[in-house]
Amino acid sequence: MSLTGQAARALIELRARIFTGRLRAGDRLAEIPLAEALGMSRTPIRLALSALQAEGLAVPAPGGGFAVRAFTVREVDDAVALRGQLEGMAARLVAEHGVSRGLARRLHEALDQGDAALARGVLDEEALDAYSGMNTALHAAIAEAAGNEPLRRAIAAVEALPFASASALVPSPRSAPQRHRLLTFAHQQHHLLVEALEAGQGMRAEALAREHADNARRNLRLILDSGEAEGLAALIAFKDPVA
Amino acid sequence: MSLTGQAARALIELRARIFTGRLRAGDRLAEIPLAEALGMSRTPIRLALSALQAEGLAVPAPGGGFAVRAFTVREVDDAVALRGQLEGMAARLVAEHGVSRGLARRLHEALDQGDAALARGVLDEEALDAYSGMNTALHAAIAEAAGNEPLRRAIAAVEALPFASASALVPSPRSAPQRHRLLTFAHQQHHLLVEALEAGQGMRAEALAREHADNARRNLRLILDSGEAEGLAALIAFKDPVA
DNA sequence: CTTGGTTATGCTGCATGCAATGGTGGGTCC
DNA sequence: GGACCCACCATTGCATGCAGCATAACCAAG
Repeated sequence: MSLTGQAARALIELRARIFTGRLRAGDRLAEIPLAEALGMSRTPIRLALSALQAEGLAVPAPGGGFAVRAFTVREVDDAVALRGQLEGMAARLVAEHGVSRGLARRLHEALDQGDAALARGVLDEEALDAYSGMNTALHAAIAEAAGNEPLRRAIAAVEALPFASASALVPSPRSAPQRHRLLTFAHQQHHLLVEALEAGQGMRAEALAREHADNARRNLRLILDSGEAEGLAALIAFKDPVA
Repeated sequence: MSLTGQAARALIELRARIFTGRLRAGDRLAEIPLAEALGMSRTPIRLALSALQAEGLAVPAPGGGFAVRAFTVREVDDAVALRGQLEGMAARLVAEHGVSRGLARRLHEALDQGDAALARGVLDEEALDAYSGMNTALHAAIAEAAGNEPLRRAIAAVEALPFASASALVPSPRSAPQRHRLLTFAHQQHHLLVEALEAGQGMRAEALAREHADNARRNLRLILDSGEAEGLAALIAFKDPVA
């Protein structure tokens, strides 16, 4: 990314349309309609499409041009497992390097916010947003504190994939009580992870981070198996993959 | 990548010029000179530059355009550590899933080729090429056999970075005997890794893959400290990083 | 001699024109 | 009636023109 001007607008808009399902998996990304729809020329569209391919959201179509990539359930699952391995490395590095004073404050603020969001027993829209923001902040803090820039980039890349993000599965679970249970468990893992980080237990921190991601994988399977696929249908190829 | 026609040529040519040092770290990637040099218009150049940025070889320059990215020693070291973590995951998955008959043959072929290349005691140009090819094949076989496509992509991405590739450090060490020693040790690690894979020892395989990458990191430090930086000077910012 | 303003120049980023290629629909032949 | 072939059309990919802008050089004033 990091494009400027019109091309950046195009990229953001295209991402949004793919994530919201307005552009569905397999849809051809024709330049002229997109250019008209976004009120710009074909040139920035082409740049945005190329960037979209680099992000993995588009694939080259036969005969030129691009199409919205279809993700298989398997690929999403694999991407989350990969995220676990990457975040595990980040956690290990943080534990090995030691938790700075500033980082400790960020981590505990996040934990407190999570506790507060979950304290009421049910998650209204507001509490859910709070938890989601806390979750993003916590994971980002660890990824940054690892002090490994290629690692940070790799985590960002996998986070850009649909449903592979750390907070992607938050809003989905079917019933409010179940959702509360799942998030409560996940947040207990957050507590343990921070504990391991501060104790300098690198191996344990890495294992916990992986387990945390595996937990997300289980939740993903739960959602898919329960047929609650709403927005996912736009992106996931349940039959045969395009890419 | 995966661009077609002129843009693909441009991308390949630009990568080559960066890796060979013809384009040095920090050099501005001006469109017009590049278009003239490559005998094409500015349009495919721009696409190639954008792709180059996605690969991490170029960074946006202040005031528009791009420049060749300057890597710090730290970043290269971090990238190799990241590769170790990723290849560790791949090795663990292969061990957990079991080694197929075809994979076992590929692995042992590679091991035999490596043994043969190292058998003569000194590495002439030919033996070095043979070892390098074997090394690439072995690592690629494991990455593919892991059966995790996002992981494979992540490994490919880090391999695209200069000096982070598994076989990047092969040709560099100063003296032929030392080079032979380093490669012999690395290849012993290959043997142990394959042994762990076939025994289904996932944890051991992962640890060995990481150690193998850490070995590459030590070799890298060795080369840098011994001042034998030839081609590296073009890419590594020894003073202050641009990116 | 230094410093501030101004101008000129090169570059980027976007729009549009044009050729080539692939796909589609219709027409014709078997 | 079906299948094959041809022509037309849409779309991509590349080239080029143009405006905006940042940088840099130059001149003038203090």
